[in-house]
Amino acid sequence: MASQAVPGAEPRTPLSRERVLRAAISVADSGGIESLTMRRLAEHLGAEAMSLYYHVANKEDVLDGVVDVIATEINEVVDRIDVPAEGADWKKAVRQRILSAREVLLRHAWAPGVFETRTNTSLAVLRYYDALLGLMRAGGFSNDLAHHALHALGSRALGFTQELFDPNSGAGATDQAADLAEMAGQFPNLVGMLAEIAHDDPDSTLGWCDDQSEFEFGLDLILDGLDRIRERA
Amino acid sequence: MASQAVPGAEPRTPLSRERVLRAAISVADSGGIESLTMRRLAEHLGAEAMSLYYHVANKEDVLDGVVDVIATEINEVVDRIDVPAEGADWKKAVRQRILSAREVLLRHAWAPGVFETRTNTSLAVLRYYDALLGLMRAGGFSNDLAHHALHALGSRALGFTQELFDPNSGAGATDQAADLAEMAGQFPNLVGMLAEIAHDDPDSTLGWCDDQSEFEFGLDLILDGLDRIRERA
DNA sequence: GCAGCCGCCCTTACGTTGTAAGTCTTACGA
DNA sequence: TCGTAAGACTTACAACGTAAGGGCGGCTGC
Repeated sequence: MASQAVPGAEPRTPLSRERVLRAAISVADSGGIESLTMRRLAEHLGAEAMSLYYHVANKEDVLDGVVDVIATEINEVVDRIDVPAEGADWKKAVRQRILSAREVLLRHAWAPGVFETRTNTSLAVLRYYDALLGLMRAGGFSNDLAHHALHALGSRALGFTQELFDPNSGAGATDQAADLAEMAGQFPNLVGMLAEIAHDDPDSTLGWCDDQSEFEFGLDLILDGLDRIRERA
Repeated sequence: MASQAVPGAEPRTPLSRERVLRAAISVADSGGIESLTMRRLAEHLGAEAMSLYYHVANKEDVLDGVVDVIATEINEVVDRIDVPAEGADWKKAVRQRILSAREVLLRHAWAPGVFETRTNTSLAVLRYYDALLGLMRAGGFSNDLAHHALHALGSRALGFTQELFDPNSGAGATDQAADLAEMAGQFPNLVGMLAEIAHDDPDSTLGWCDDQSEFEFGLDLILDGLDRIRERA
C-alpha cells in the first residue's frame, strides 16, 4: 500500500512553486501586500518559513512569480474575449483588452504597486504586450508608432494608473468641509474645482472621483490621439 | 561666554526636522532609497538613530517630509520660470512647467517611487497642482475638464511615468542578441519592433529607449487631446 | 532486502530593521 | 543655585529575510 501515513496526521499536500505563489496572492488579497511575509506565507500553507526556500529563491522571486501568475490570469481573460476580424477597429479591440486587464487587477488592489517594483519583466507580461502590439500593427501602426504607443500608455496598458493624488485620503469625511474652507485661501483653484465637481455629482462625497470613468477618459484620450497620428501617416 | 564646548569636541550643529529631511535626500541620492535606514540616516548626521525621533514621528514621516521637500524644490523652480501673459498659450505653459518638474525629479532617481507610495498628499504637491489648474482654467478649461486632465496626466503632471517594461533590464547587452533570437518565436511583434527600432537608431543598444523623448511624446499626446476637447466646448 | 542517496521539510540561529522605554546632559529661568 | 525641560543617547525587543545544517522518507542499485 502506498504511503501509509501516521494515523491522525493530515495527508498534507506537498509544497510547490505554484502553491506558494497562489498562497502569496491569497495572503496579499486578504491582508494587503505589507502582510505578505515569508513566515505568514508559510503559516498559510501549513509549513515553516524556511521550507518555502526549496521552491522559491527568495522573497523577490515570490513577488516576480506573483506578477507572472496575475499576468497569466490577464492573458487568459483577454485571449478569451476577442479575435478581431482582419481590418477591424484596432481601437475597440485594444480598449476592450485593456479594460479586461483592468478588471483582473481590480480584484488584486495591491498588485499595481508590485508590478511597478519589478525590474525583471515577466514573460506573461511580455506576452500581453506582444498581443497588444499585434493588434496595433494589424490596425495600421508602424513599428515606430506602436513603440511610442506602449510608452505613452505606460501602466495604463495593463489596466491601472498611478494616482498621485487621492482626495479621499487625509482628513475623514466629517471635518473635510472645515478643511476645505481653511485651504481655500491657499489652493483656490483646487478648492473651486472640487466644490464644483461635488456640486455636479451630489452622490459623491467631497473630492471623490470615479476611478473607472477617469481611467476610461484618459485611455480614450490617448487612443484617440494615437489614431489621429496613425491616419496622418 | 556662551556654550563653552569640551576642547577637541566638534561644535555639532543641532538636529532639526529640516536637517533630517535634507540628510535623508542626500542619503537616498547617493545610495538609493533602499539604503535609507534610520541608523544610516543618523550616522550621516553624526547622531544616533533614536535621536531622530525627537524631530520626526517615524520613518513614514521622514518619507512624507522628503516628498514635501522635493515638491517644494519643484515649486521653487517652476515659480521662477513663467508668469504667462493673460490669454497666452496654456499648453506651452503647462508643458514647460511639467518638463521643469521632471528636471528636478531626474536629479533624484529614487523619488518617483517614494511619491507613489505616499498616501498623505503633501501640501507642496497640492500647491503644484493648484498652479497647474490655474494655468488650465486661464486657458479656457472648465473645472470638469481640468479635473479630467489631472487624472489623465496622473504622475506625468509631476514629470515622471511609471515604466512597466524596461528593455534594458534582464540580460546584459552581451547575450541579448541570442535571447532575442530565442524569443522571436514567442514574441514576434515585440522582437520585430525592437529590431526595427534598433535599426533606425543604431546608437541605441538593443531595446534601448530614449526616456526623455518618450515622455515628451506621451505628454504632447495628452495635452493635444485636451486642447481639442477644450476647443469643442 | 538493504544500503545509500537525494528530494523535501524542519530547526536553529544571525544580522538588520523600526522603534518603545528609560537615562543622561546641558542650558536656562526662578 | 537649583529644578526643569529640551534634546541627545543607551538599551532592548519584536519582526523580518535568510544562511546553515539536521533528519526523514521513499527511490534506486545491488
